[in-house]
Amino acid sequence: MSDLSKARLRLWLRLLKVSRRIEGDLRERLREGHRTTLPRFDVLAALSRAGTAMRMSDLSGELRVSNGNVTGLVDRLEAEGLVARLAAEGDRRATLVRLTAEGRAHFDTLATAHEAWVSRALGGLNAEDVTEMMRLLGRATGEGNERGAA
Amino acid sequence: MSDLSKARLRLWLRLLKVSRRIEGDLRERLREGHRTTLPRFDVLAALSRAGTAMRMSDLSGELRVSNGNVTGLVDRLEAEGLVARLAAEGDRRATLVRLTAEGRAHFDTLATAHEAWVSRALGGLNAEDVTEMMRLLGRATGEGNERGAA
DNA sequence: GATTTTTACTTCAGACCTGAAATATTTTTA
DNA sequence: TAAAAATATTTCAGGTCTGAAGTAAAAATC
Repeated sequence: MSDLSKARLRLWLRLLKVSRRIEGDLRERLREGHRTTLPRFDVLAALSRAGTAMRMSDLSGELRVSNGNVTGLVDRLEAEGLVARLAAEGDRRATLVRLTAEGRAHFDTLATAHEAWVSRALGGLNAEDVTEMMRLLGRATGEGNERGAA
Repeated sequence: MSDLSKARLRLWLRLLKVSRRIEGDLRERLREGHRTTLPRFDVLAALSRAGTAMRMSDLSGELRVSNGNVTGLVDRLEAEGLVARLAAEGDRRATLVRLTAEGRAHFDTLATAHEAWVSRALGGLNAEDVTEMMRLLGRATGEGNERGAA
């Protein structure tokens, strides 16, 4: 294996360590301060970003989790009254999910705190660092790595 | 919220998306090609890196997962014959975990493939990019972000 | 040295997550 | 249009993960 390959592996391990640390921090704050969980928050955030009702499969794609998982998450959020399922016009296979008024209010509270937590977790990066890292992350998995076999 | 705060939040979302994509890719390859899972691989990798037997709590800290989780993972790996538990000299509370010969051979096979997969997933980054990103990640969560309240 | 506190691990309930199989519906194809 | 293929979702088994509670042993304190 090349030196570059080994360097990329070390980078991956560091990336994983950083993201696990931040995820753990967010999870703890959501639990302690708001009696909720990160996956639930992620669903609400996706719905809020979309600004409209989403299909189950759109949620699944956006959050990069399986369909079965979304079913369970939406079940729980629905039981909590934060989201509602509704029929999709013209396609009886699909189900739409939207925020309830309560869900929207709940999310707005969380979102403010969440942004502050994340900003603090990445507090070592100034505006220039952030720009540079966005560029590198975009490049990391962009085009040009499709050739070759598994 | 400041622009910097919002930029950091966008960075976090992109970071998460990239790492989830790579994790999903690795998980699928481990399952399809080697009938195993990423958490199991992670445990073997930690033991291999350490080069010696590790305590359960060391594994837990290294992998950033809970103690209870490590108990279950080691249970399963032990049942597969890939790791073994042994008593810790001089401390009857602790349990050491080590790779078996079979576990080491299994891991060596996986590790080669794993390095290639990761390198390919980060194929858009050259040596200079990797160095720069390592630096930024180190800075992101390093010192200097401990002040202020929750 | 006895009591208290801390440490190491396991167990447990409950949530999360995956991939495969099942169900229902829509679209495509013959 | 009937059959086949594709799509959207749910259900399921099994693994992963957390935090809290429980057990046992070691260390600190009195």
